[in-house]
Amino acid sequence: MPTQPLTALKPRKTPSQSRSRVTVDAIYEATIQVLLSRGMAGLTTTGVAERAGVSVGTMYQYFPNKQSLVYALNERFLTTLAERVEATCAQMQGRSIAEAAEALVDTYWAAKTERPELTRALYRSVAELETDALLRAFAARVDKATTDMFCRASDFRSPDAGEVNLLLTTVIYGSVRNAFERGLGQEEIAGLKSGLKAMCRAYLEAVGN
Amino acid sequence: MPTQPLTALKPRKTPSQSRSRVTVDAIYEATIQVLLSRGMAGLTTTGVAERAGVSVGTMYQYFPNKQSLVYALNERFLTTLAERVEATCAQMQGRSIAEAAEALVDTYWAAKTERPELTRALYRSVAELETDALLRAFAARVDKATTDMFCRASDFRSPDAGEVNLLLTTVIYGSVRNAFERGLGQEEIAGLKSGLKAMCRAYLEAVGN
Amino acid sequence: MPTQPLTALKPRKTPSQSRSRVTVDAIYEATIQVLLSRGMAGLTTTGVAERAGVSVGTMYQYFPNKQSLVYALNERFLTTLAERVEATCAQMQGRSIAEAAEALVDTYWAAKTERPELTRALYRSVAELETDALLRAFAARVDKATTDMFCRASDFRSPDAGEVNLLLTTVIYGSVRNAFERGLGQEEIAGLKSGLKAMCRAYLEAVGN
Amino acid sequence: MPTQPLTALKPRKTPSQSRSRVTVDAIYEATIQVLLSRGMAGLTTTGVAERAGVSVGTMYQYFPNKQSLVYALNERFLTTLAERVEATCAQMQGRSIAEAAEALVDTYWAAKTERPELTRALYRSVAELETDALLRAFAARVDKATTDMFCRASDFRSPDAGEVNLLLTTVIYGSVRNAFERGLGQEEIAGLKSGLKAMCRAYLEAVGN
DNA sequence: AATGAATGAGAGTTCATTCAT
DNA sequence: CATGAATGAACTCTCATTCAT
Repeated sequence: MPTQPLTALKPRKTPSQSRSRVTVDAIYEATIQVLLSRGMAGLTTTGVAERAGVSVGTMYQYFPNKQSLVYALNERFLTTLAERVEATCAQMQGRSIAEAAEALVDTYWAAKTERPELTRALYRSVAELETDALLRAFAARVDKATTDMFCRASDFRSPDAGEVNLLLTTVIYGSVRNAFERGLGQEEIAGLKSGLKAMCRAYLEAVGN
Repeated sequence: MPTQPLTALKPRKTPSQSRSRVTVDAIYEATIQVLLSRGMAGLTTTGVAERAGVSVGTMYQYFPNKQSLVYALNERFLTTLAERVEATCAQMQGRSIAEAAEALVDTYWAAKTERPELTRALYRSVAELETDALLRAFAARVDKATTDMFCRASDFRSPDAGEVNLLLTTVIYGSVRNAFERGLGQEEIAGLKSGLKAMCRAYLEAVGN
Repeated sequence: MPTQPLTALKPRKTPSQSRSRVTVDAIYEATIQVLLSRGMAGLTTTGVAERAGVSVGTMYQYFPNKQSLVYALNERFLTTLAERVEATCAQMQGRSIAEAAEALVDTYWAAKTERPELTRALYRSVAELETDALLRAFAARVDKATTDMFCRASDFRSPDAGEVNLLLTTVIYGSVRNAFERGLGQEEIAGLKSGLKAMCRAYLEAVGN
Repeated sequence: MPTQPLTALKPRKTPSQSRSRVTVDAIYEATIQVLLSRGMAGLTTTGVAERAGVSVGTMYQYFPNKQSLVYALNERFLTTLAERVEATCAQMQGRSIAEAAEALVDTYWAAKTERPELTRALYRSVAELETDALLRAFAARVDKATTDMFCRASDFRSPDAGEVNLLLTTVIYGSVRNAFERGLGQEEIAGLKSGLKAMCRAYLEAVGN
């Protein structure tokens, strides 16, 4: 898989005029629609343009290639997610680690659950993209926020904040994803979520926090 | 995403003759090679046939279409994985839940780590396939085994084995996948694995097992 | 190749105002720049407009279509070339045919060599254009001048001036072009030029001039 | 203009089977037809395939891209031309330089005039191709043959055969091309040809051959 | 008069699949 | 049975040209 230069995935022009803004938003939304209705394999440039009500040419003025469409979607989604996590982290400053962890579970879960179909589609879309860099950047950003939160927790005394952070975030993010992949009902989801929190709590108590 | 009839993904004939067996195996291996070297997008039928040293026509004798190649790969991999998990479950009969959980972590982790690149490739390949049914079948099979194991654990007293099982397996499988997605070093992986075990243990103790 | 009406290749308006003149000149120059840097295939209307620092719309005010850009370039170049040849012809009135021929070699060669890259680019551009009419007009104009010059040469006694003219000009123009197509060094070029002159002289002497 | 690797212009497979041979020949001929009827700009891959009576896919099995079609045409033509020149050179061994030069004029002229429209089309096609290498190779090959011929001429005494060769070939090849570009009648062509020969003869006599 | 966003026909190219040999 | 040449629908992307602002 040849690695593409990142620039090739970035939108071509930042829409400053209002007309452009509308166009770009329409394309974003159309990409989501097509992704949901026809899946990643059925996502064609003409299909997206048609759904967006613009010509292919117009679309290509804002997105240099097909990949950039999905890339932009992921970028948007991840940015929002990161902001939410950061907000939670800021809010949880000085609380106990357990409380912080539980809040993280809630925030992450909520963000992913808001548009479950989109979440699922994006999870899948990632597989075909050169999104490694994007994901890594996102992970770094979020890790920084959560590590900070854990460090400044009222009861923090672990020698290595990074280790705690890695464990908790891996378990939380991974569990959320896996929960998504099983087709679970409301009740099961609720049980899973509280179970996950309980696990985090129990672990932190056990290691002395 | 139009759902395809499952039969279209199954190999066309079960190779009984030894020559066929060799051919099919070559195709399997070639699919893996191409998947690893060129990624899912670079996986072409002619490419696989070439690598396998057979003609496209011959390949189509055994695999009805392109998807079936990757489908078969996943099926093989998941079957092996299921067998391993079942073996572990059988072996852990009568031990404590915590021990069982830890053994599950070890088995699952080991299976996924054996050919990390292939694991990664298959994780990704799933996104583009109609593998939901396959995955569900795998999940059901494995869940049965683990639930059984937990039920018959020496210290089992939870009213709902399914709930415990869902939580533990979701956390374990999810964490492993997430660990895979971060590019971690040996040391971090080791820490993560023992941390995951500790979490399971702590949780089980906390809920009275 | 459908023949286009010649009018479609002419600049739309003769720029009388000074601002327009500047704009048109900028476009001319930009066309050259792009032609040299990206070749005929890389010559796009937006590319030229950008380089010229004007909008596509403005460009289309002065040039009705893409072809007209290159057409105009050729026209300019050929006009200048014709003027130079005419000047030489005027200057050589009354001299011997051999001297006239040599002067023609010098003038033509110098004109083509002044901006060799541009010459090369224009030679190539012609292939893709409906420039036959333009070239014919140029040829007629120049032939008239040179035929005149030969007719009025001090030692002219050939029965058919047109024939002599056709031979000499064909050989001269053709040789210059061919010399351009081989990638020759300074020394070879000098040798070629003096050789060409010698040929003309020898021929004229041999036929009695 | 980025230089392309030469390999990209070479036919993909050498047709060994007779069916393939027919196909490839049909494509060659179709390329010529389209080139003549619609010009270089009107040469499309689908157009050629259609004219050849094959599918685009088939065409792409033998020619890796559009350029390679025209490239192959030029290659064929130039090879034939080179062979003819070489044959003439072999035949003219030991004759006088003047006779050799005249024979060269005849051969070259005849080869170019055989299919005048094709010659014209190929002259033009060259402009848009990365044929520099091809042309250089052809020039080197032909120059070698003609230089040899001149060296071994019965009356050869010039100190530098290369110089004589360069002059004569440049004048001959250039004149032929220029003659092609003017739309000349039979009579003028005949006059031009004999004039060109006379020039060569006169020159050689003048310099002592 | 100038702008440049929008257009969309149409280009080149790929590749899963078939079927005559 | 095996082969691999042939197919052609479908895809991505370009760019000359227009016209509302």
